[in-house]
Amino acid sequence: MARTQGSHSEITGPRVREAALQLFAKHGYAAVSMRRIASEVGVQAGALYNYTPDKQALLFSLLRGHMDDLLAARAELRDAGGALVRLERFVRFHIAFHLERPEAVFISYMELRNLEPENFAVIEGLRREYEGQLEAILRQGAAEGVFDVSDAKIAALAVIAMLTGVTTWYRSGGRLSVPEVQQIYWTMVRKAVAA
Amino acid sequence: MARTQGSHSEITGPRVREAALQLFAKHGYAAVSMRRIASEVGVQAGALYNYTPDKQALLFSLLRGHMDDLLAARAELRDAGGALVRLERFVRFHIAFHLERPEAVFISYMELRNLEPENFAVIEGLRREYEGQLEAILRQGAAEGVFDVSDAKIAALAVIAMLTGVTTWYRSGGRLSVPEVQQIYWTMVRKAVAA
DNA sequence: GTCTATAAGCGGATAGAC
DNA sequence: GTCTATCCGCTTATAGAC
Repeated sequence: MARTQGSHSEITGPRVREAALQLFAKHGYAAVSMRRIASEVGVQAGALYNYTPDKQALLFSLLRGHMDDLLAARAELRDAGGALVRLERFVRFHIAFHLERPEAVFISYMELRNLEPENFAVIEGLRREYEGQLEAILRQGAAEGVFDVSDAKIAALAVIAMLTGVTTWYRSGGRLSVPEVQQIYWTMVRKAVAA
Repeated sequence: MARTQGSHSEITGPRVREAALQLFAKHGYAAVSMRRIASEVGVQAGALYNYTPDKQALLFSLLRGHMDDLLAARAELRDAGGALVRLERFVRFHIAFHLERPEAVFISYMELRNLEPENFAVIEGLRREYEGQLEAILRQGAAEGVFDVSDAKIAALAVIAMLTGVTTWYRSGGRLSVPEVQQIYWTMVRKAVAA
């Protein structure tokens, strides 16, 4: 059967999300218009509203998806053993995961303030859940006597800030490979929390 | 002599900058209108243009001022001696300086993408200058044999990311004082780069 | 130095045709 | 599912009165 006139693609939804991700990362949520996203996708602005009720829901969906992906990927990781190996796994995972999706990482941090309060609370909760996992590893290590951290919560935030910072300078095809970056950061983290 | 009707204040200029700083930090440059800044100051939007040629110049001026303050404050610091004491001074300075002006720190990082290319290049240059100072300290320490960093540039970026991260969680009047925070971070940094 | 008024255009979102 | 057309409020910036 013939399609209705404008039905050009079954995958417009994902393309809308991808275009929004790239544009929000590059210019910021508030600076990107729905018309611009539509233009990137190759449709008119009105068509976007088949895929999102409004602009805010589009932003929230991107951030929510990113945090869900992060926690799901982390949950798939083997996470048994002593604190030292658990920490090493966490560090290498965090770097690899974040370097694979720099745009999502960027907006998940930069656009938090553009979320409406209820949406913000959801993302914040997921973020704290992730931070809590690292904090638990550090506490285990302190109990085992292999780590020496005066404040596990602060140490967890400090380590995450350091690791996430790679996304600000890393360029694929640059001087360092991902495994090299992982090694450099793992060495620094290991020493920083060592007993 | 009587003033002309609307001349209510000699300090409107600084108040415009302060209002813009607070609002840009809270909502983002693109999300804040000139009308909103004017409303915060208590004038009409048109009056703002006595103090800035346009909105972009206002943003650039705030970022430029912050980076100039940072480099000037750092230049006033005694900076002689061995790499270990120089690094300790850098770490304590960085934390204290950044915790004193969280809004300026925030926008200096978040609003870079909203700078026009020439303005961006200026701020980026100042930022690199600051990073270069830490890198030089790390190189000195490596030469002295007191530090072991495989890549001084990466290590400098990692340390700065970790230190600047304090602004995302620190709240004045909270559980930890600034000196306590400085001590915790200095301990981690010292160990992370130690030979 | 500040005001009011206005220009000229872009913003998110919707209605209804196809 | 997409289009065109449109509502209407808000945007930056300027002009000219006081």
